[in-house]
This record gives sequence, C-alpha cells and structure tokens, in this order.
Amino acid sequence: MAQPSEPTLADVAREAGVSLTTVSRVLNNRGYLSQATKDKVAAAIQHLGYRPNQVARSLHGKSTQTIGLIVPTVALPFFGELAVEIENALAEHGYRILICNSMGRSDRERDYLDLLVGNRVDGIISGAHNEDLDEYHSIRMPLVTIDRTLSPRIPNVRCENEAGGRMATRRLLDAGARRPALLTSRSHPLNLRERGYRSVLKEAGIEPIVLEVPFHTPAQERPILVAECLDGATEMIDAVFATDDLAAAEVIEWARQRDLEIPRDLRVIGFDGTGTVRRALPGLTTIRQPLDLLARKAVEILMEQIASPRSTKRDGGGDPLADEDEAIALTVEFPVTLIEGWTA
Amino acid sequence: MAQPSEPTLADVAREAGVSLTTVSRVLNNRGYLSQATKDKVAAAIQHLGYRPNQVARSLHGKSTQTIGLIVPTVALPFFGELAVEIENALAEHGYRILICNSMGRSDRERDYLDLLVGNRVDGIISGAHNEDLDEYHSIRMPLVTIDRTLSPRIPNVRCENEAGGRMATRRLLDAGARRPALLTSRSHPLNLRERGYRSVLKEAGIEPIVLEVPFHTPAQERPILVAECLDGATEMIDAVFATDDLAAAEVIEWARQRDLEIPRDLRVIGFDGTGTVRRALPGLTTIRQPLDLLARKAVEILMEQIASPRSTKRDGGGDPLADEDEAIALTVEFPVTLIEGWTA
DNA sequence: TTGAAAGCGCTAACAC
DNA sequence: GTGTTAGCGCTTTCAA
Repeated sequence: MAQPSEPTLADVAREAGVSLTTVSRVLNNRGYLSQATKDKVAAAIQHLGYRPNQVARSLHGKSTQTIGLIVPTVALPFFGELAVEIENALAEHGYRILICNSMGRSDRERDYLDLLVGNRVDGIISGAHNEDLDEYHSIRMPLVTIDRTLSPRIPNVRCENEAGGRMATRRLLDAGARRPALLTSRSHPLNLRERGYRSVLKEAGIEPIVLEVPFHTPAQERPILVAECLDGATEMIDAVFATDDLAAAEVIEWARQRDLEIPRDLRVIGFDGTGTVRRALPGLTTIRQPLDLLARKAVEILMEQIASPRSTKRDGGGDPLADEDEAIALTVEFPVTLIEGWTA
Repeated sequence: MAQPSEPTLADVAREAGVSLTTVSRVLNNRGYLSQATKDKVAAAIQHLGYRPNQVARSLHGKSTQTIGLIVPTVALPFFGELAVEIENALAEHGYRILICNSMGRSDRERDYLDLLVGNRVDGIISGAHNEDLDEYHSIRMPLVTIDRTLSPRIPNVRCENEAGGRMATRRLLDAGARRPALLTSRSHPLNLRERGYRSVLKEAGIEPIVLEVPFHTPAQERPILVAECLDGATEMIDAVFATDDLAAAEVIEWARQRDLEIPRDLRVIGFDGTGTVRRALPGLTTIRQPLDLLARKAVEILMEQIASPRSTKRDGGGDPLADEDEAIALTVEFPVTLIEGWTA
C-alpha cells in the first residue's frame, strides 16, 4: 500500500506528453523511438521517481521472475548459507527469491506451498525436512528438491551423503577409535549418512552404536538430551560422528563438562562444514558439503524446467521404463570433502 | 510460468455454471450466497485445484501483503535468526517476507530497493550495514530500520548498544582484567558498543586498545587479520571484548594457537548471543540482543505505518521542533542481557 | 441472491 | 515513429 501512491505509466505518459505505449517502449527498449522522445520520457520518469509496477507486469507476462525456497529455517547456518548461495545463483538468471521457513511444521509448509503457487512464482526449490506432503504432487510448476527425495519424478540435488558417512567413520577409525558412536537426528534405513557409518563399521567388524536426538528439538533441550544419550553410552564409546556440526558442538561441550579431553579421550567429527561453524569452531573436524555447487545445480535444473515447459507430468502414466531412466538421471549428487581439525 | 497454466476464476465459474462475481464472492466470503451455490463453487474449486492468483488480486487491491527485508546476509546467524523472528511476527499479521541479501554491496542494496518498490511490497525493514544510500530518502512507503540510523525521520529499532558495551567491558574488569582490548568491525564515534567500552575504561582510568577487522572481510582472511591485530597487541592485553560473537570465536582460536589459556591468560567476551553461536560455543560469555523483541517491535511499527497512511513525508519541510520530538520517539531501544560462560 | 461491467497498471498486436 | 485497444485475473460498484 504505497502511500501517496506510486506514479503509474499513465502519469509518466501525461508528464511527457506521449502515449502509454511509447513510455512502455522506452522502458522495455523495444521498437523504434526517436531520441527526442526517449529523452522526454526519461526526464518524466526521473522527475516523478517512477518505478514500473512489477505486479502489473507479471500479471500480463505470466512470469514473476521469482522462485520460492522452502527450508526449515534460515536461522540454521546450513540453510542460511544455502539460501544465500541460491539467491546468488538465481540473481545471475535475473530471478529473485521468496524464502519460506517452514519451521519443521507441515501445516506451515502446506500454507507456504499454497502461497507460492498463489503468487505464481516461476518455480520452487524445497529443502524442507518434513514428512512428505501430498501437496507436492499436485504442484504444476517447476520444482527441485535439495537433499530430499519427494518422488522419483522430482529432480533432487544432494551431496554424497553415504560416502560422507563412510568418510567420517573411517576417519575416526584411522585415528585409532575402536567404538565410534553415531549421533543423528533420525535413525532410519534411508538415512544415508547413517548407512555409510554402518557399512564402514560392518567392514571393520565393529558393533554400531546409534544415538538419536530429533532434528526439531528446541535448542534449550538439546544439550540435555545429548548429555543423556552420551552418558548412557559413555563406557562404550571413544568417538562420535555427529551428522551435523552443531550436534558435534554439543558433544564437545558435553565432553568438557565430563572432563574428557578431545581428542585424547573422545574423538569428534561433524558434518556440513558451513562457514559459520567453521568460524565459530575452527578446530572441528568435519565433512563439508559443497553448498555452492548444490545451489547452482538446483537453480540450473529449475531454469531448464522453466525454459522448456514440457508436460511436467508427475502423475503416473507414461512409459514406465522411460520414467525409470529419468528417475536415475534426476538425482544429482556432489562429492563432499574432509576438513581436518583437531577434534578427531 | 505455471506450465499447463493454472486454472483461473473464469474456469471455476464455467465449471460451476455461475458468474465470475459469484465465485469471487464465495472466495472472499462476502455478500449473500445460497448454500447451494457455495457448494457448487467449492466443488469446482476442489476439482480444478484452483488457487487464486495473488498477483491479480494485488494489482487490484494495491496490497501485496508482503514486506521486504534487506540484510547483509542471512548466512550470518544474527541476520538469519532476525529474519526468522521477523517472518514469524509478520505471519501473525498475515504478511510474508521477501528477503534480500545485500552482501554489503551498495549496488545490490540499491537494486533491491528498486525491486521492492517495483514489486509494491507494503513496507520495508532494512537491517543492512551499508553506507547510507540516498535512495532511502525517496522511498514513499512504510520503512523501519534495525540497528541503523538512516535519518531522524525514519523509525529505528535497536538494542542498547552502548549499555551493552559498558556491560561487557565492566564484566571483564570485574573478572580481574586490567588491559581489555576492543575488537570491532569499524572503530567510529557512532559505534555505540565502542563508546560503551571507552566510557567504562575512562572511568577506570585505563587506556583503550582498539583493534579493527572490517565487517565484510572474507571469511578466510579473517583469522589472519585477527591474528595480526592480536599478535601486535599481545603484550599489552589480558582480555578482549569482541563486538560480535564470531569475532570472539576467532579470538579464542588465536589464543589456542598461541597456547594462551582462557580465561586464565586471556578473558574473552562477545556480543549478540545468537542461538547458533550459543549452540556452537556454549561456553562463550556474551551480551545477548533480544532478537525477538527487536523483530516484533519493528513489525509493530511497520504495521502502524501501513494502517495509517499519513503523509510519510521525510523530505524536509514541516515544523522543525515537532520533527525533533518525533525523532526522539522514533528510536526504540531494548535492553541486552549478560550471558555467563567460562571465557571471561 | 446473483450478474454485468468497469477498472487495477502494464504489454503487445495492430493500426496510422 | 507513435497511438489505439484489447486483454492478464481479480475485485467491486451498480443493477436486476
């Protein structure tokens, strides 16, 4: 609700003494214009402080040049940094970003999905962590997920989670750990980092110890839950692979409180390697996800979908074999890197 | 560019066998409708998977129910968390947020300002750190800044920075520090945290030592610059007040590398107290800003401005005295709190 | 209770 | 080169 109401094309046209079309033309630099006209219009625009109403422009052109990003919360460094990378990648294509923080609530995620469709964003990138909403399957617009398989038909970009899990676990064993525990937000057969952890331990003939603290646990309760898990296992472990860096930080704090020296008494390795955690905890050994590559790839896929409005059908039907092929191609994985610190 | 093109009001009307108006009415629940009509229309909407085009709605109603937030980058926990708090506060008023990361570049900030005005957001919250852009003064819509004085006529919300600076410095002295240094992003008479630091030292008759590492220094270079500053002053200091927590973390890492034990050899206190840093570095003594209160207040002020489209003139003129009074009322400050850790 | 019609600000044929 | 005009999808008088 612009207050003394923004000037419109008509105002500019009147001020410059030309027609609407002419103004529109100089704005979009289309068609033939005399230099004199251009100057007149430019002066009027300048004088009125006119800025084209993108809303009206979108209504006509059907393109809002906006994409929606759904994440649990940009308050977490991983998603904050991801959002920035995506914004930068989009900017190169002339797109902007509408960020939606689902806060892990599926009702909010559903609302945001409606909102984005209602606002006719040109596409959606979803990096939320919720149980899968049916709503996604009725989305008729370009859609890409990050680190989340919604359906084999929806393209997905992620890092090599399983390889990362293996890398982390092996790193602990290489350092001499004999009983490395896994601390993760949800133990599950599809938890690929966990799968990597288990596979390395299996090869080594070591029994896995899996500790769980749910992803959406309120920050104040986390240290308590983490301590409970760890206290319960303290005799059996000599290392922890935390599947995210902040959980690793909680392990470190627990060790400090229990007078365990790191890495002598306990080795710790994290996962993510965000810039923020690396600033806050430069000594943390961790597995870094290539956020920039994930973001660029997700945007690239989205841009392809936008450019080629092919049927975007995700509703069964079609050649099952072709679908299968497509499904494989639709998941893109990027390698992770080990970042050495002194905690492992 | 919704691909098989989203259904429109007209589609629903046709499907339901009623007029556009009727559909619009049931959508907005306005006027008298027979239950039968309501049901018919509801069925059609359901069947088509219709979602109102908010773009068109905005074009007419002049309200986009969106506000723009400009911050340096949500990749920093302070701004990430601020963005989430603002989003939550806005949601209670039925508003959404368009997040713009200026990345500290004034050209980007300028572009975003144009974008927001062009998109007819209903208001803007600016928490960017750039040198002040003239563009802000030509903004004709509700505008609130966070921790940034743009002009005495633009409302500003912030924490009690100077009191916070005093609190931090006094805490160091109370712990026994005799030569506390300040580490800040920009030393300046208007740097209120610095001012607080200086005032306490003055009372105590201690000479200030101010170290500077610019805000927008790339992450990789920061540890080097911090180390340079600190190495140069190492003989003269026994404590550091870092004006943000991540800088404090860098001080801690430097101390570790130099084999200085904290807090015995060096006391460290930070500023901000974001949730992320408290998770990563729970032992850090710091000054917490009440992000939730800042966010709520900024949104509240914005909502008031939106509700009362008073002249919103910021272009000189008017009674200077009244302006003066207003200017005072327009800055709202919230108290900070000391968070005890073991680093000081 | 319901419908027809006039815009909201802008773009894009299609004239002149 | 420049203007006229018909929409984009929706809301909202004003009639019926």
